[in-house]
Amino acid sequence: MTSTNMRMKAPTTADVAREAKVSKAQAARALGGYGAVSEEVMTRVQAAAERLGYRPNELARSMNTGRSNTLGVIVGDIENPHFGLALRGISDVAREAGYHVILSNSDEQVAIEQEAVRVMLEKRVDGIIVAPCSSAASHNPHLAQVLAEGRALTLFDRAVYDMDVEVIGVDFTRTAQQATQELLEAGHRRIAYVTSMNCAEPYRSPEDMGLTPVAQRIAGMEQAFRVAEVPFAPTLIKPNALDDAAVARIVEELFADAAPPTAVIASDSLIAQSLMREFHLRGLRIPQDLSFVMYDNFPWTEIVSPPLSVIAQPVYEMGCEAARRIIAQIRGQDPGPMPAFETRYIRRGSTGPAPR
Amino acid sequence: MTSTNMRMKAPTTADVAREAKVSKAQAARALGGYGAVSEEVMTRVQAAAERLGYRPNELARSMNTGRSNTLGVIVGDIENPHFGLALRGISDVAREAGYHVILSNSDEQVAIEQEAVRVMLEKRVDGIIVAPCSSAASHNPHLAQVLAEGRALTLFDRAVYDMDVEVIGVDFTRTAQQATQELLEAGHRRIAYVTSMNCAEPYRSPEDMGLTPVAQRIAGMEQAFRVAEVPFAPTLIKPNALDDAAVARIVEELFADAAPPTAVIASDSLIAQSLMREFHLRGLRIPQDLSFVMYDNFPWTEIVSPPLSVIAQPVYEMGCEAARRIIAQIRGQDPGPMPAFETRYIRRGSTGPAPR
DNA sequence: TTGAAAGCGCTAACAT
DNA sequence: ATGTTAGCGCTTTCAA
Repeated sequence: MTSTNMRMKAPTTADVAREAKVSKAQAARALGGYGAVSEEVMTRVQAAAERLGYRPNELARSMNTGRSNTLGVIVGDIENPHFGLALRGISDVAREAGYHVILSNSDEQVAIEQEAVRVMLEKRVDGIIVAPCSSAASHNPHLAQVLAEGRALTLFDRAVYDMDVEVIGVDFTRTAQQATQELLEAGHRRIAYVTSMNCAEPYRSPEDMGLTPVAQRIAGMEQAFRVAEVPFAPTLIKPNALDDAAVARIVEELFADAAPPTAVIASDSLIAQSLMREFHLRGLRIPQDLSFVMYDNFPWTEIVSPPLSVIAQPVYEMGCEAARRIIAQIRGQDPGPMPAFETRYIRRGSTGPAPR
Repeated sequence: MTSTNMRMKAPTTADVAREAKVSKAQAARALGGYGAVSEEVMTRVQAAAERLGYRPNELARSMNTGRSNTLGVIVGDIENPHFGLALRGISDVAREAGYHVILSNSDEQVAIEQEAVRVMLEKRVDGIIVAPCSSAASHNPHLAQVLAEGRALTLFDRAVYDMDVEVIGVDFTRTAQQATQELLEAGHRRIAYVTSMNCAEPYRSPEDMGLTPVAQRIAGMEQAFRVAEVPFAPTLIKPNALDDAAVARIVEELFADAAPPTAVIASDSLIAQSLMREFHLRGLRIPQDLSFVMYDNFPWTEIVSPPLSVIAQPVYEMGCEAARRIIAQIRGQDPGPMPAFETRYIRRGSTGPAPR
């Protein structure tokens, strides 16, 4: 900043070239780190660049290389620590590899997701990582478009019906079954599952849920019921828990029933918090009156009282892997085999025997 | 996608122009929505674009307009819900205004922050919102650089010494004083404050903390002590609580003392969780043995037991305002007066009378 | 209203 | 190793 010229425009390779008394091309080579440059010229150019306060224009660079070194990430809700953690993994790996991250929030709305994809494509991102909206029904031409335009695509958490792309996710079936089995063994017969997934109500069968983790979770539950030879009640599967009001309505429905649930499973931490507030309002004690399980093992679940039984998944590592794989894909390298992400059920104080 | 050509390259304005039988310039005008275009030509061009699956190249566009319609956001830790919420506010407003968000995580390290700024400047972002690293000492040439290159800059949460830029933040002094006063009135005499801020130990005076919220919080505490005419112990101010290990060390120090604290205030939710785990390990009951207050009012603080007394700040709204103001700044509009963000102390179950 | 042509700042191909 | 000359896909003069 010592000797910045009064000129308003930022110095370009041409300016540096003039200052260093070399050709524009040679200056560009030195600055861009490509081609052959003599040591002599290299130092002269660097000194000139320093003097002028030159800063490369990534836009111009991207324009003729075709690569922007940018990843687009579209998540349902940045506010949700689940995505916060995933994002952290993605951005750590991306930064390490020299990629930048453009972020978009879909609010779980397909229209916004589509718009975000469009914008990212126009910005010429090299690849997009998306946690697609959890609407089971719709097809996804906007995602197909990403591939059609030769950009890399990786799905996070959720697969979609109509395409064959890599998905970073875990298989919840086994762990969901295990958790349910433990609840069944503790005498629970009516176990509810509350999810934010958009879905026509009432829920009927896992197919309503598409290829989502939610479907796996329910499938695991059903399996446990089948094994235990206990009839499974689909009416206790409650989708559309999009906000506090929706959760309130769901709890209302659940406990208006002649045979209310004795155990409730929350699909994510936001829903869990909302549910617990409702339970508290109704004076339901955990685990005496109601057993409670939530997905995702966040630190606060250990310090609440009773500490929450949770189903843990390695969200940060999954974020890292998502970034690692899409970057490999972009570079045309082999991403290697997909690691098996482990989920596990951690029994803590929020689950207990069913009330008599 | 019905009639995509086999050509590998994406269609450009030139292709559309040829297809629509107009000049390149005219096609570009129609597509870009600028200049004068007859209705006749407009429809022909749009039809042609549709047929070809044309998609504007934002990079090229940015290159000659100089505006990229992009905001850079640098936060200390995306994983921290505080920033998650702020980010949500920023991205909601940005999207609404047609801006994209590039995200970077500084990990609270100045070197990474500087690198992030450099990269964003090279990407020609229109403005940068940064929650500067909480190192009180250092000057910030990299931030000054942002202004020097004519880009907008807004600080979030923290101000910096050596420059005059807008800061989105709250004044904690009053609320910190109020909370402290209540603790003093409840008989507490030794009140500790634990923060992740980088700072030479031991802490001596608020000046060590620079223009940060941390300084305000401590100043508020000191004020309350002064008013109550109780001597204030600087040794109970504990900076550098960067991770679980650091928190463990701090708790160790705090309770190795002959006169341990009877109340502890956590600077953020991550530290709070870490602290509570340590307290639990030591068998310290809250609030019987120890009163506890944390900054930020997150939903889970209501459902832990006892529910936590917190100091609330409108993080989401602050994120929105940060985006709103920097966009106004970019557009050369008047951002209007800075709203007064309110903080308040919410007394819940984690605070009580000091143990005898 | 339209078109031709000149850039934006860089990389890439081709000389030398 | 260096210089010359084209572009990349768009916006922007400047004429017509």
